[in-house]
Amino acid sequence: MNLRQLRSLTAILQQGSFAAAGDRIGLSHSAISVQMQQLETSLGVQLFDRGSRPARLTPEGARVAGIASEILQQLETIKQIASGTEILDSVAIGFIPTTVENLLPRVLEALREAFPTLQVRVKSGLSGELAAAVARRELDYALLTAPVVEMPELEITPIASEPFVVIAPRNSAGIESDEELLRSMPYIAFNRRTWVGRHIAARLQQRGIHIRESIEIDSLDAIENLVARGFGVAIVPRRLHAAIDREHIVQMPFGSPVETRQLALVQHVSRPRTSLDQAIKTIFTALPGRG
Amino acid sequence: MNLRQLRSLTAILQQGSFAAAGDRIGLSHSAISVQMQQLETSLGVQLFDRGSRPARLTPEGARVAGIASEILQQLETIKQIASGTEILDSVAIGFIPTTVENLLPRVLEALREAFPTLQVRVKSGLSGELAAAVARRELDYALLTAPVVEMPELEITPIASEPFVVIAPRNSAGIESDEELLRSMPYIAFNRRTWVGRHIAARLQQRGIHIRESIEIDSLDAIENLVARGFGVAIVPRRLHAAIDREHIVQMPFGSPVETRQLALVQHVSRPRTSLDQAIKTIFTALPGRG
DNA sequence: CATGATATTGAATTTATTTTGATTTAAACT
DNA sequence: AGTTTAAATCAAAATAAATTCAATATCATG
Repeated sequence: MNLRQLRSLTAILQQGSFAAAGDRIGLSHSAISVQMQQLETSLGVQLFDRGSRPARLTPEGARVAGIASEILQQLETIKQIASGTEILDSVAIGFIPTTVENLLPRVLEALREAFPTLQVRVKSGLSGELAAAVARRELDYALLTAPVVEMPELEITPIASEPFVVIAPRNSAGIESDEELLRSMPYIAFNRRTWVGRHIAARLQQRGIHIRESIEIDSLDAIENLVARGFGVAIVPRRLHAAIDREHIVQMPFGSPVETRQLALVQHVSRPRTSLDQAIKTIFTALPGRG
Repeated sequence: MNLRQLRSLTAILQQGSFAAAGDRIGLSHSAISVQMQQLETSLGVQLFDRGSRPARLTPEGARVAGIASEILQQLETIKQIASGTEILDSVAIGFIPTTVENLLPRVLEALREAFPTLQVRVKSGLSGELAAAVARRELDYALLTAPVVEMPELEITPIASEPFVVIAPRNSAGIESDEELLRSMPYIAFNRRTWVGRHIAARLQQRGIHIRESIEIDSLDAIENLVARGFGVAIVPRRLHAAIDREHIVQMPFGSPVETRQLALVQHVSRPRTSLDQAIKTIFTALPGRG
């Protein structure tokens, strides 16, 4: 498999025949034919249906051709980087799950306003995974909770600090201390594999609070829902732009001084400093303000 | 520029030196050296800083190397398609702007639940643009309003039908007909370049309703906001999963029978029928039900 | 400033790609 | 049907490219 073959393949996709593709990219018809045979043998799959006179792409062939043209587009990007005339037309951004529901739509909308043609790739995952993906350059940016493993190639911009709150059903109103509240009912835990889950568990242990654990879930929305229905108490970060169901839920700070989690934007140190980069940082740093 | 050069470049990125990269991919040190020189000449840019002994990537070099490794990943995808063991790890989905705020987060969340590692690319644009992108295979799916130009390569699945409603400030309550309501106040128009905007304008003209136009905006949220504050009346699609501000806004159907817009999911006919494809269709077709 | 690791250079060798021209096959036309 | 036209394939020769080898130059470290 090589680039010439892929170039020819996309030319065929666009022009409709081997001959026309050859004319377009300045090769003989047979060169194209040979290339496609080589490609087929190297991949071990039939790319064309030859029982038809302009040979037709098989479904596999069409898909391979589609990816081939994406590759050629990336090649163009490389050339643009080299010539310094780079046009940024896509970004890949990672979000931790707890931010997908509230923060992500705001970011997308703000980006669309500033760069209507921009294509955005979104990946959600735990902070550690996202940080690794940024380091590997699979993602351009990631919004995650701050205490990331030390990685010199990551640049970290703090975005917001979300306090942890103890939430309980309305009928528990009147209880004064967070500790008392936590002991008063079964405890609904957040997935311990996440930073938030571990952090909360550690603090509870440090403070010697033994909770009655009933369930462990990994969705903050689900937790708040259960609390609102009176199933128990929970500790959750008070998320930016997320409205809490004040009708059924009471909340109080967890700990004193109150525990918090830091939301931060990470990017690779070698990211280019373009207007897009500026805009993205502005959008993210403006997030807390709007709420 | 060719694939071997890109392969070597990413090996250097990962291994840290020409020599180590050569060892890793089974080439001599000098082959790597020559390749990188060729790459630099063909691109016309300095990829390495040679004034250092394991030669160091320049910022441009690092970015090119990053894209190179993406290309190699795509090559892997091609091989997987060929061998029939394809692992779908990313999809590109287009959304029209009016669905970004309400439908997109639901889709993302459902996708994450079903495929936690899936990477999603999101593009927003007008229906026509999105349809063209799907036809060009730049997008795998697009959620758009239905009357798309005829394209035989597009497969269209209806998702939902959103009725158009006339909305007005609460204090207009009591007016019986949509026409009367529209004449009673200044009219806030939706961007005429979009299908929705044109459709509404056409129907108004057909029915001989001459409205007092005050402003033209292209955000449905902004329009509803202005109406809630008493600036005028407007015609908008009643969007799936979007709550309307019933405290400040009254609504009534537009036209009789009521005008609607069709939301549809389009995909390329040659998309593979995988479990991911199934899941995506299920997620989209389930959207109306949940509201 | 010596030593070892690292990168470059040029000639020889090996490998790959393209062209040419003859041949086969499918589609279109009469 | 039979003929024409456009497409794709095949095999051999010609061309172009990539890799290795061995020698040389350069940096980094103690």
